[in-house]
Amino acid sequence: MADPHATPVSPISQVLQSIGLTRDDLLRHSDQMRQFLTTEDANSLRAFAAGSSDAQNAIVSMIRSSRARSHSRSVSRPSASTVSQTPPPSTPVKSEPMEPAIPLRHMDSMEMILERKNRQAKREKRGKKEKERPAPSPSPASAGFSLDAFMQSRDSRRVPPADQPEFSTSTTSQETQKDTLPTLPVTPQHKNYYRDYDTVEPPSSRPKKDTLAPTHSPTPARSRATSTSSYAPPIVNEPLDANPVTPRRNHYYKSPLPSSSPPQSSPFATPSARQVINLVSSPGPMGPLPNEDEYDELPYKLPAGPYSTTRPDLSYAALIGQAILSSAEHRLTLQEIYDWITIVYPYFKRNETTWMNSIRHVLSTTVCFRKVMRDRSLGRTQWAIWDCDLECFANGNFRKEFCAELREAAKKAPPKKRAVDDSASGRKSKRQKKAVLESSSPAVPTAPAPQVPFHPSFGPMPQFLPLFPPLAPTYHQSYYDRCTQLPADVIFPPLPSSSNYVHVVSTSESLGNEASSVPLSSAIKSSDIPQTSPTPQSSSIPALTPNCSSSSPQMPSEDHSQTDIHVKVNKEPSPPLETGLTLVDKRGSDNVERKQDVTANKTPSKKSVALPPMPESPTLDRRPKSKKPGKRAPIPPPSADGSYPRPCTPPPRPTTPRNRGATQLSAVRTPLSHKGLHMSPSASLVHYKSHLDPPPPSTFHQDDGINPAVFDIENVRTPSRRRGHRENGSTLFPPVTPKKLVFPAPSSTIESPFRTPGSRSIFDPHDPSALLDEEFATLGNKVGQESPVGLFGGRRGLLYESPSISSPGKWF
DNA sequence: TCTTGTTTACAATACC
DNA sequence: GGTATTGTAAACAAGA
Repeated sequence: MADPHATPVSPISQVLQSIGLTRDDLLRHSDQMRQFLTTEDANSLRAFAAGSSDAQNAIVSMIRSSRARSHSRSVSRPSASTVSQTPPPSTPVKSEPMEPAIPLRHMDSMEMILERKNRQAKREKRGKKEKERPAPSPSPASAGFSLDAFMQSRDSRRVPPADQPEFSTSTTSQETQKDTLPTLPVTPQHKNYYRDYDTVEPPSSRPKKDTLAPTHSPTPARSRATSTSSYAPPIVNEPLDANPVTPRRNHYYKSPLPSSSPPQSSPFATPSARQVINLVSSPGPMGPLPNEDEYDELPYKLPAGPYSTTRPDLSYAALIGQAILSSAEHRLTLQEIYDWITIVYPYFKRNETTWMNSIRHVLSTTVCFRKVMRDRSLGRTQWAIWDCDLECFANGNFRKEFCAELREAAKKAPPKKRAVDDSASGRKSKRQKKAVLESSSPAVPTAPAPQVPFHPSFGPMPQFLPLFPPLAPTYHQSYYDRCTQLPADVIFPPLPSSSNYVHVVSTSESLGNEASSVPLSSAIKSSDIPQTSPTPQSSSIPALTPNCSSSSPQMPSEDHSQTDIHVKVNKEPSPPLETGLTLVDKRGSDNVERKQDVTANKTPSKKSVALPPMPESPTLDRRPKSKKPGKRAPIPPPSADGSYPRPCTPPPRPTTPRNRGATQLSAVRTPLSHKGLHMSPSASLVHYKSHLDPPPPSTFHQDDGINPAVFDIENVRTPSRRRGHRENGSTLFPPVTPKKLVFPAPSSTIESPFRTPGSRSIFDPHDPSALLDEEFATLGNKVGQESPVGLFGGRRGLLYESPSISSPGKWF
């Protein structure tokens, strides 16, 4: 123990020695740096840096050494705190600064180092603050805001140039200008492009602003890049522009919003707290970007490379897609999306309302972005991209043509004009074109260079979609997740011949009337249908319906949509599951599979199914009405935590094409509009109201009394979540762990690979078979217990027709 | 009051 | 010119 050098101990001293510096020197440098930070005078820093290359080297080496040893953040932390805050000279502060170690990225300049230091310090402080402060857990947002807002308000007024200068200096480029501007004259108008103003931003209140300044919020990464056009190469950190301006420092309030995603402790999450340093001046909720280390913590991954401050050529949808796909689970909260965008594309600043509004607008209107409701306690709703829609976001771009729904629709419906082609050659916005031209470089395609790294999907997209190995892995995948991640096929394996039918029959009893009505149809009802099948009408629904009910079909539908994509992949994963099952068929034709599985049913495969009859139903448009009703039917809340897997299966949503592009309708979320629509309007409306507005699930429960989960199933694709939360209202129900159901589950042990053999008792919400069974059962009840086949074959009509007739509620 | 989400409307642009 | 896409602005509602 006794290391003689305990004090100096660390390699630092060694380094210093090697360098020829003394600790005093180091301290001095540190002080200088601090001053710099405090002052944020880039110039000084540079001067400093220039002057003391030695110091830098030393620091760097230190860092490296430290890193090499271990990440030991903790170790340095203590010191770090000091640093940030004008550290007491007493402690050799230094050490800490570096410790963060430079990430893989090159920290070329001292600035980078400093930033890191600050970050660390912030973190520490953050932690402290959190502890000290109420730190409202879950819904940080509000908290964050308040604080931020407060600070900002202050800052904004004060904000003096000080901040700006700081940043500005760092930024150098455009950003600086912008940033500075804000304070200027600008009126706070949010409107048009005042991004600059952001800093000031007042009105809106967004917190932002904070002062990161002190710390120079330089977001690490972002700062670097300025490259306008594309996102520069991944890592390059160029100090250059680096100047890093932290692109948004001002904006950094950013994450005041942490609120959104509760689960993660994303740095952002507690942003406000974070910057302890300047609390006084500015709490700076935002906090600098997390270090690489921190990145892990974030719900999303940030692309490496410098971030261009220029406006990306990508559409908002593409940006959103990148953001969402950068998350392991492919879902982020609005806040997180904002954060991601502001970080990766500094061009977008937190304070601005324009782009944020656009983001929201796109989320709401774009089908591919599915809303996932979560328990409030967990946080706000998340926006997800389903596997089936990954193609849409290939290469970081957004091509609606590839939306599962659209594709399906396209299949059924005559290809519209541009539909498919477009994607590739299709129209591009000017920006895109420019981008393309300009940068053959990665701009567009790779544009989101960042993405590339994280998005597995991007690369090979299609195939992998279902798997998502890349991202997900990091996160904990709960059982549920895994299941969900599995290809739709797997998840919803073709009905095991054995189980379903039998089940159906048997279950019918339990189901009872209502159940029948409710469950299936209901399940399908608003939420499901719409959600599940994007193009419900078009393909998905029909397909589904054929089987029995929309619900069941949905599953398939999902497949459908994804079929193309997933198919290949699925096979791999699925095998185990399906052993018995014949997933294969599905792929080939989901429909078919079902048929087979269903065995008896020859129900037309979905495709054939197209059964449009029903879905087509007219109501597509109704959306408008829905307005309130249900806004979008959010997808059932996954386990908010993430347990919720991305629904691979694209629920067939009725893409009711509003007027505009189909793309806009978001299937999932806006159930009302989209969903219900297809079915008979009246019915749908009713149904929605009943379901959406009120707790829909309730009906279900009662119906069978069986599993809530089952009900969810109805919803289609993702089996479970809904039940949980809704029923309980709050409970997210952890889909993950299979519940033991009370009810009898007769026989289908074999059915789902997931479930423990032989025991149906264990309820596996994810178990497709179970779901299907439920549905069938329900159908059976309705139908009269006809064999599934009967349902399909004969029933088809019934199904479709019945909805309205038999029970409006059901369908919608 | 703020955030989030939805919806509508309009304008600009691109494609056919 | 019509249609589609995208972006923007705004109104509104719901929830915290």
